[in-house]
Amino acid sequence: MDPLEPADPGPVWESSQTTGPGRTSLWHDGSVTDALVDHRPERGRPRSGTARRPDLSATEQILDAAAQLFVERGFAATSTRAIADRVGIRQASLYYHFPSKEQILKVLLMRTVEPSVRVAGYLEVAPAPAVVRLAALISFDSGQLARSSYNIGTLYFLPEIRNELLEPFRRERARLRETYAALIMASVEASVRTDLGGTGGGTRSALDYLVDVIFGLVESVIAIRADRPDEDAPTLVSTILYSSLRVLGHDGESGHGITERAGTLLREMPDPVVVPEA
Amino acid sequence: MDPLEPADPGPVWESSQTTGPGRTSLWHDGSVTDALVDHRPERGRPRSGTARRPDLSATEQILDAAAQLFVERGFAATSTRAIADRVGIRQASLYYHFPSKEQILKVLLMRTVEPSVRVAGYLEVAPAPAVVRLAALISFDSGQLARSSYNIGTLYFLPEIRNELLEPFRRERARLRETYAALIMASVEASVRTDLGGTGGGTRSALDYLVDVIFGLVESVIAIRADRPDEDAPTLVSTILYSSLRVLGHDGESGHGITERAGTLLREMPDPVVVPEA
DNA sequence: ATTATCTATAGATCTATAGATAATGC
DNA sequence: ATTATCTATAGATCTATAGATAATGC
Repeated sequence: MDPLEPADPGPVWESSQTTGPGRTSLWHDGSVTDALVDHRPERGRPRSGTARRPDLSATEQILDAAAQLFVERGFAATSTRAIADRVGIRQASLYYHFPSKEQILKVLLMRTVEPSVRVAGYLEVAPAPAVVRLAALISFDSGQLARSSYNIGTLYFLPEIRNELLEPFRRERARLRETYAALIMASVEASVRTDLGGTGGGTRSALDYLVDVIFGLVESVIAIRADRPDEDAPTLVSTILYSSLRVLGHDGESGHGITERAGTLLREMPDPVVVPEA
Repeated sequence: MDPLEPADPGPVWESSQTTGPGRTSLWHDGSVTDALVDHRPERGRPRSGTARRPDLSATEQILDAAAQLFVERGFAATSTRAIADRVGIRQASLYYHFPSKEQILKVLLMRTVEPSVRVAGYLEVAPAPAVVRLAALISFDSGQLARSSYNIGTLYFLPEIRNELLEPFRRERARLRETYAALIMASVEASVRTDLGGTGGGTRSALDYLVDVIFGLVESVIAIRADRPDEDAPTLVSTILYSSLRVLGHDGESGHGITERAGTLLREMPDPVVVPEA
C-alpha cells in the first residue's frame, strides 16, 4: 500500500504471485526453504520459545512447519497450536502472519504448483516436437515432486482442496492439465491410437483417459515417496518418464532419443521463465 | 461368544474377516450396500429421525454414511455428529454399534481391500502365464476401484491410515502389493529389462520402481474418478490395463491376446474364492 | 512509532460415557 | 429381559479476536 515502504512485498497470502523479486527461481528446489534473504534482525517482542529455523523469516518458518504437519497428519488434524509449537511461538501469534489456517494451506499449494505451471507455459510454445516438449514437462514436473521437501505434493490429495478459498489453486492445476492434454494428444503414436480406437459406446474415449493416465503417472511419484521413503529421485523420475513414453507408443530407441532431446530443451530453458499474462 | 445365539455374527469391527455367511460375494459390488439380508424388524427404542436407507441394518447404515462423509470431507473433518445426522440417529447412538470413530474407518478399509487380496491370492497360483494372471489382477482391482460406490478408494489416501489401529489394513495392502511385485517381475519383457538396465548407482533399481509404477497406475483410477466424475468404468479400466501392459513391453497384438485370456481366467474363477490360511 | 510477539479468553465445537427409556421377545 | 435407541453432560479440545507488552527504529 504505502509507496514509502518499498522493501515490503506485502503479505504472502494476498497474491497468488508468490514468486517476487529474489524469491524462487525456476531451477530452485521450489520448497519453502526459499527466501533465506527475507530474514532481518529481531524487531518486536521476543519469542517465548526458540526458533528451529532461525535462518528463515517468521512467515517462512510458519509455512515450513505447517507443510510438515499438513503432510504428516492432514489439514483438519493439524491444529494451529501444533504449528505454533513447532515454530516456537504462541498459537495466537500465527494470526499476525496469516488471517486463517486455510490461507497457510493456500500459499503452500500455490507455491507448489506454480513452477510446473510456468514451465508448462514455456513448453507449450517451445521450438521442439510435441513429444519432446511433453517429455520435458513430465521430467520437470515429476522431478519437482520427487525432490520437494516433506513430499509436499501430498497436499494435492487432501480432502480440503475442495475448499472455496482454494479455487485459484484448482484453476492453476487445471491449466497444467490442459498443457498435458494438448501435448499428449499431439504425441500419441498412430499404433496406439488404433489400438485404443472406438472401443466402447461410453461417455469418454480411451484417448481422453490416456491424458488422465499420464497425469496420474506423474503424480504417482507422490504416493510412491509416501509408501517407501528410500529416496532415489533420478531413477524414479526416469522410470516415470520411460513408462509414460511407452504408454504413448515411443519405445526403446525412439524413446531414448526423445529423453535426450527433452533434457537439452530443459537445460536451455531461459531462467527464470517469464510467462506473460500468468 | 454364546453358542446359543447362532444368528449373531458378532460386532463387525471385531474381526477383519468381514465376509461372513451371506455377505459379500467376490463378484459383488464390494460396496457397503451389501448385507441387505441383515435387516430385521425394529427392536429397541424408536429413532428420532427417519432412516435414509431403511433397507440396511443400523450398522450398515452407519458404514454407508461414514463412507460418503470420509470420502467427501476426510476423516478428521467428519464429526460423529455428522455421521449420526445422516443416518437419522443421535450422535451418542453410534457408540452402541462402534467403539470409536477409528473403528468405523477400519471396517471400511478392510472391506475395501479384501476382495482384491483374495483374488490376488487365487491368481498367485492360478494355471496361466504370469502376465495373464497379472492382467487379470489389474483388471479386477482397477474394476473394483472404478465401480465402488462413493469412490471409496479415496480412503487409501487419508493421512489417518498411519493410525496404529489400522496396521491390519496396511498389512493387507502390503500383501496385495507383494502379489503385484511377483507377477510383474515375471512379466517384464526382455527389451524393457534391457532399457531399464543398470541405469544409476542409486539405492533402488528402475525395475523396483516399475512395480510402484504399475501399482500407482491401478490406483490412479481413484484420482481420475475424483477429478472427473463422468463415469465410464469399462473404458477407464481397459485403458489402465492397456497402459500397464505397454509399460511392461506387451504391445498391440500380444497385449490384446493377454487381455482376452485374462478375461477368461477371471470368468472361470471359482466363486467365492476361498484362500486357505488367509 | 512501529513491529512482532505475548496473555487471556469467548464461543463453538467434538468424542465418549452414564444412565434413562421405549420398543419387542419370551 | 433384551435391544436399540434417547437425553444430558464431562472434559478436552480448537480457531480467532482483543488488548497488553517488549523489543527496535527514527
